[in-house]
Amino acid sequence: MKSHNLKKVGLKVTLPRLKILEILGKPAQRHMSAEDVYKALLEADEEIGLATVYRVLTQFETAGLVERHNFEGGQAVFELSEGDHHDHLLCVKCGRVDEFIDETIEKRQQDIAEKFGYKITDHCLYIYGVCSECQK
Amino acid sequence: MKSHNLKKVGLKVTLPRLKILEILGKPAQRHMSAEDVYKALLEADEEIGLATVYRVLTQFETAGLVERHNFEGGQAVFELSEGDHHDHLLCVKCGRVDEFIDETIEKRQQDIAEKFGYKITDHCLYIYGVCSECQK
DNA sequence: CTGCCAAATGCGAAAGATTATTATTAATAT
DNA sequence: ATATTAATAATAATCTTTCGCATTTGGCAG
Ligand SMILES: [Mn+2]
Ligand SMILES: [Mn+2]
Ligand SMILES: [Zn+2]
Ligand SMILES: [Zn+2]
Repeated sequence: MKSHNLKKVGLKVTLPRLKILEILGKPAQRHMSAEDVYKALLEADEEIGLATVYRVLTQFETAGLVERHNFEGGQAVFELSEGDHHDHLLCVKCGRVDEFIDETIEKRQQDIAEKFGYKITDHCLYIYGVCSECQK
Repeated sequence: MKSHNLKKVGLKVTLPRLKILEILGKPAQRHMSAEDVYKALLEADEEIGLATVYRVLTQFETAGLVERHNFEGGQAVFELSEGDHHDHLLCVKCGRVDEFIDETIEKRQQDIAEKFGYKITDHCLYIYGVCSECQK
């Protein structure tokens, strides 16, 4: 994710935005709350306000650079968009997140929306459960 | 939904709880936020505090009497459980909510969870879109 | 039926998450 | 380099949800 992506969507290339993109780009924790991002910035000795993090994340969402998820737990969670849509498996014990895509499900959703006369704008499928590690 | 349901789950039969069940039981608006329920109670001239509404809804959820949904929009939304699991179609324009169940999708979810080694506890599929009315 | 006691409620305060305000600063175009 | 305009920082405000505690109430023993 480089600065020209920001320009492309009409956002100025600023240090906070670049740093936030950098944080989100690390595969360590693909799914982060605004608070998570803020803390990661502090770790990296970047003095960026929490309000800026929220503002930037919302702008990124609007621009299609990140996706916002309303997982259980109060806080919204963000991840870098990489073109490919996918859904989520979430461990209720340890917070682990796995990603998957299933064409059969995608197709069925289209059929259902059509049957009800909806024009789909978006969808999300969250499967909550206990991951293999946490079952031991 | 009658009082013996409350007794069955070990909750005292109180006026606030009965009134809240009554509100949720009306098919008018099956999916309501705590605030919605609170306002409906005011309409019905019931002096029940908002904190009580939140408390009771959470207890009902724990007891399995209601389900909590994290739709888009900040507030959690509740609906009376009626045994049958179902998923949701949501109109992003007017807030309309439709319900559906699709066995193919349910089955695929099981398969996916199995493949990833998860033991499913719950899941939710929200399809957002524009309903037929709002497309006109 | 009466009174006891744990449980439930009401109210206000507090906490947690997110957004708004505004003066200051920084990025882009000229 | 300067002007223009958007972005940031800091703080306050808002919105949703939960907590603490004094008071009330439902369920039950006597
Ligand atoms: Mn993801
Ligand atoms: Mn429903
Ligand atoms: Zn786990
Ligand atoms: Zn609609």
